[in-house]
Amino acid sequence: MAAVPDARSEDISIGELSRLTGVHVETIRYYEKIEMLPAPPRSHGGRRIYDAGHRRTLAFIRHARELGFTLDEIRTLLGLARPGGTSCAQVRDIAAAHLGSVRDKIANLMRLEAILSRTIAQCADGAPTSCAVLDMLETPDAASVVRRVMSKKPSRADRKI
Amino acid sequence: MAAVPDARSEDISIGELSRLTGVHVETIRYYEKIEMLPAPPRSHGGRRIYDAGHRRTLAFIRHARELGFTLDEIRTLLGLARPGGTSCAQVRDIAAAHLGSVRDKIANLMRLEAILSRTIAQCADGAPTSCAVLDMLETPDAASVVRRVMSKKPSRADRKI
DNA sequence: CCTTGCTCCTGTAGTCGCTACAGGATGCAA
DNA sequence: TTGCATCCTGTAGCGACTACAGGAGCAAGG
Repeated sequence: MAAVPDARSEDISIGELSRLTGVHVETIRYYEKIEMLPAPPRSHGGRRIYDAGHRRTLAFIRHARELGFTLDEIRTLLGLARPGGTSCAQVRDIAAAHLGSVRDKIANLMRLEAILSRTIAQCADGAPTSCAVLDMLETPDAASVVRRVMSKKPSRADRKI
Repeated sequence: MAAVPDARSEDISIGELSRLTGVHVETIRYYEKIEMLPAPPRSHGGRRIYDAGHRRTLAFIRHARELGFTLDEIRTLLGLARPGGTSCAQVRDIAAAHLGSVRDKIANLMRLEAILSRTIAQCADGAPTSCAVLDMLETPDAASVVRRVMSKKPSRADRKI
């Protein structure tokens, strides 16, 4: 018996788990409170003792968070990831819905990017009487701003910013 | 007395102001509480009475929010927009910093988009033994996922999604 | 044995920008 | 007068954490 079954070589403290996964200690405790991560057994002194299973789950959560999935989506994904967790199709649906929202966000941000960069470029062109940024914010209707700004020919300064 | 000086034709209730600017009533009151919008005078019965100045300020705030500026940035912009509010350069700096963060977000989201769309496409290709999405989430290191996924040749399914 | 210093514990409150009530008062028309 | 829309204040909730306060556990050095 080189290894007694109960002597688990992979016992991890919360600090080690944090270092191993890159998830803050407070966040790990938060995940336990909202039941994202199962509550681990405790040591004699009341400290949490994690194992390789917890580590895998937390790494999964972290990767999904990095990809922008919500904690609710991840909860569902974790259920589907368990052996016997039904179909790949459901997982794909969640991922596809998320991909859709990522694409929406990109589209919105690119509209903002266009408005901001063109307006700032006008500033750089240096109309001395008024500030192009403030002018844009003061115009009565944002949709008209988009139209007006988008129809303007790009100036030299556009490429610099 | 067709028009007594004090009978201001532009007095607006909070509901009208909401309709005119597209900002929810609760949000207007919230802006007052956090001192984004000056507290207006009140009617005999305690109701808020706004004027064209409030309307302009609130429209400014709304446009800036639509462009993704934080309320703190907008507070600063409002200070700079007031007559004698120093220089256009400061306004441009705030806008440029914001533009930078918008571009960072776009870059991040486009990385996510690439990972998600390629992984989902692998799923659609139909490896029957395991789910490509779950596999990706379970791999130990997200950075390696990015590398692995990005170096994969796009399959036919990539173009469909 | 005692101190030092690190890690850990619980619990609460703060972040951002709202949103959603509860429980009441006001104001106007039929 | 009744009914209804609108308004008021105040508080709590959202998502996903983050930042304390105030204490306890634990190993090493003196």
